[in-house]
Amino acid sequence: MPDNEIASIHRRIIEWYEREQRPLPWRTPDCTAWGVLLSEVMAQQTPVARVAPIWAEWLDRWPTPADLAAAAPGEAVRHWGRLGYPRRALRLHAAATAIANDHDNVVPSDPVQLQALPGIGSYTAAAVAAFAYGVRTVVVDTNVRRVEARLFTGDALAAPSLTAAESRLAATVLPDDDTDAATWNVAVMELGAVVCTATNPDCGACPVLDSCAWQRAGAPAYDGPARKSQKWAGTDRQVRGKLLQALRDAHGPLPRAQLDLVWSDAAQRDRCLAGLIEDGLVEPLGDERYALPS
DNA sequence: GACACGTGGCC
DNA sequence: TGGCCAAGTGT
Repeated sequence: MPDNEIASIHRRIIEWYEREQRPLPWRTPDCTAWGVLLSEVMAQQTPVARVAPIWAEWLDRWPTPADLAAAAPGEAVRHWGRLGYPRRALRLHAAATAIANDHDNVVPSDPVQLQALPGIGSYTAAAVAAFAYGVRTVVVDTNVRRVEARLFTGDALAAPSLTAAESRLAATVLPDDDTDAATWNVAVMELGAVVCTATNPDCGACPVLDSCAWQRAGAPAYDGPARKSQKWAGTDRQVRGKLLQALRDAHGPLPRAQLDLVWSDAAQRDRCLAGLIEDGLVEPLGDERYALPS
């Protein structure tokens, strides 16, 4: 693709973003890097609409990493509520502790330092550096992968997991200018989130429709490897969720007999409780009672 | 690279 | 109705 067309795509997507972006609370100028970090971890595999209220509550309760670090990890798990994947709450607590102890309570701006923190992988490290500090870095999430697969490659959807080719492509199309790169990163994600969606994309609202390789190819259906669907009913994940929900809802330790009520299959229940303890999400008190970690 | 890991909304 | 999907990470 010629340089001038790339430049045109940059301009149209950035202008679209300036015009159409959703007013998410962590995008306001006064949002701290800690607020950005919280929002990114909470939004991992979780729709932003469900994140917003929990994010506000957390930031109000724990305005800086040191505030969260001073709380019991179980409090983080409790206030995680029903966001899902509660290990994220535990890792956020551990990350806050590391930031408070090793980084003078300041969220790092270096993606390498960020990625060394618990629960922060390659995507989140790049996102925090880019969104909180304006660092020119390649941010690649599921939205970016889908938008770029369609726009530049002509595929209906990205591969099931991030490929080296996708990372290279994302790096290649990142604007050179720091300010443009910063806006581009958030703008492509936003385009994927609200227009170039996985199912039923709103192509009529797309600012780069006439540059879209997928559109030019006649919008063919996805023909890559099948994505395997996640089972839920009856799985350990459901049981773990029920056990943890019981402990969140009880505002103190729970006797074993109480936990036994949440699932009838004793063997599966025991295995899941042991797993939660192993993961540090539940603490056995040694007297047949269990609690969120202190 | 495959797999485990929560939860709820949507069509 | 139920499969699909949502700002992924760690093992």
